[in-house]
Amino acid sequence: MNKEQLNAMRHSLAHITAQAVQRIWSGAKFGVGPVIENGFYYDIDIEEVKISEDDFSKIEAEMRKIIAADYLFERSEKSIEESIKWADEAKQPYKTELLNDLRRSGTTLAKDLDPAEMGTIAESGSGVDTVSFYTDGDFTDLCRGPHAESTGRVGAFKLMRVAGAYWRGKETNPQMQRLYGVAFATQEELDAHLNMLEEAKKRDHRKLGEELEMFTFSEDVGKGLPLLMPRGSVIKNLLSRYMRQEEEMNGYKYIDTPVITHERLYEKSGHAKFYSDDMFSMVDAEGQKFYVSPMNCPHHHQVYVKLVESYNDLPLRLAEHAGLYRHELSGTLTGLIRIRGPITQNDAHLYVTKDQLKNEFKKVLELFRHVYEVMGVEDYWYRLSLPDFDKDKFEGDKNVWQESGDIIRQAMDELGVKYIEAEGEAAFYGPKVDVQTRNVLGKEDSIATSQIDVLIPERMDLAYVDSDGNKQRPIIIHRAILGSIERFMGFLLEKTAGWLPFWLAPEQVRILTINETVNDYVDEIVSILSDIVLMKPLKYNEVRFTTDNRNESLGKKIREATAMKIPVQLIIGPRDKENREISVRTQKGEEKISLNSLREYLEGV
RNA sequence: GCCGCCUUAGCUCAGCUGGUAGAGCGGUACUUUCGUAAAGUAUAGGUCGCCGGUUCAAAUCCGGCAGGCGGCUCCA
Repeated sequence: MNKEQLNAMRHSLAHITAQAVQRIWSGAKFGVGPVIENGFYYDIDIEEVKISEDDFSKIEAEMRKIIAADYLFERSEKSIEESIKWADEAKQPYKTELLNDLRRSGTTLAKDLDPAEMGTIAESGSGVDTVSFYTDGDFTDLCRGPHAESTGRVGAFKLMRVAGAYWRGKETNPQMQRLYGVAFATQEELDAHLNMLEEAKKRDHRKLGEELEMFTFSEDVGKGLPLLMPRGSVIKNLLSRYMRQEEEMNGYKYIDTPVITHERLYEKSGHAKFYSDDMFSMVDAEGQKFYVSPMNCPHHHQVYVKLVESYNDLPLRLAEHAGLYRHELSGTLTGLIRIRGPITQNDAHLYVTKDQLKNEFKKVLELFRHVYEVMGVEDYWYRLSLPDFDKDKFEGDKNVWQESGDIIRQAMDELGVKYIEAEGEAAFYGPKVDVQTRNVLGKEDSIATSQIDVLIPERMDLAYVDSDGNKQRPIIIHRAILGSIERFMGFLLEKTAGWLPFWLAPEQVRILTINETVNDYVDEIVSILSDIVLMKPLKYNEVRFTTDNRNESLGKKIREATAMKIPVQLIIGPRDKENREISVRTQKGEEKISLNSLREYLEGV
């Protein structure tokens, strides 16, 4: 079965879902029912009725009846006038709305419609004259098609969940009930998909984070405000130290700036205007208003002003690991992936001349590549976001936007990196490059970003004197490689299923004793481990280890150490002591090493 | 923020149509000194998320709040 056939099948199932719902609740009003990754949904509005997951068996049973009846999907056409009449008579106001948009503009895509016109009545228009309908048995729906031949040919499906969704994605519109289903050509493929979802649940970073004692939440502290426990704090610290090490080797200077900031600064930077809903704020006892910093770009610009006089001072690369706070909508918070704070951006701003831009941007991309290689991030690509010059509102000089977009493109081409372009996704101050990857569920996710800022230097009056003695504006490259360190931790946990690389494991080594007779030998091992300093990839890193000499069986000690995903377990019994050996247990298996080779062994893990 | 679902011991969960709380794991004590994923016995843990209502009686029914989960980008 090819992609088109699969989509037709999934779309047919969307119709069948609506048909079943209509048989059960005759007053149901329908929105749209498109194909999505792995399945379909249908937006439904039933007055007085809230569909719950308990209703799924009933709906699915009705769907099976429709499938068993094997109705043909029959296409027909109507003029737009007739169609609107049909929708009115059928009491399908959402369809009427769609038809009006089709008549006026020839599309129903929200992004292509003028928001002021969308959904309004159109007496005439330059859109379409006729539209198509599909009928299967007792159900007819406005639809572009195509469909499966008949309702009997729709493969294997399962209704998954029902969720609220605003009509056409707008918060001011009524909220509909969106019924989600997954569908595949065969039962085997469906089962494989459901199985994959089960497996993904096991590596959910929220679950792993609690199990591995890395972080937790407290309702008294507040939602979206994680508490890193000792093990989580170790990881955060290591990631932060590692990035600082790499960046300092690449000429970055670290600075530290305050968590709260007077509103003046954010007014100058434009954040107060564009970003105020996302900022926490407070008023002090003297009536002055402060924001809790959601980003430290403006602060860095303040430092720039103090450090830069002439082109000889450029490029200037300022970096910081500050704890930032952002007021994300409460419903969007998830684990460490989306938090309110502290968000430790692995942030840096590079102030460059126009001549330096391309080369500096290439160095940024090379640093990305190096860091991801060390972190074991493999499947990623870049997404170049430019404004849609025809439609988007963007501030500043169009030529500068275009020019800097071209320079980014050249830099990526010259390095041969993989990227796609996306119009209309740019930040308000310049074009940007996002690093995209897939999460365990196969969904696309942004892990980091690099933006060019063509607007702020003007607005914040950042300047330098060039070799001819003229005042010039610098260009700013704003970049984060790990994104936020908290978020990256979550990403790594899911990617590795909790088995972090050795250098990042909060507890790298655990000594498990068999009985008390080996205590003196264990002391010897402990003193050796205490002296070992590992050098890769983070320099001067002491070995993090503990000893489990409790009065428990070896089996239990192994079980617990493995549950905590301790990468290296050293098992010490009388025989090891006698031979001056160590039994090493890792995910790969068991082996014996001599006491003398312990340091060498750990350097190689 | 909005919609739906969920919240019982440290953890995982049971508790039917209201009669006032249970298991396994974990914890603790004692016994056991043990070679690659759970030793044995005993024992202590809970204002059933919080606040209010209905009732002779609420973990259970109703309302509000808080927290968690899924979604709100995919467009006839």
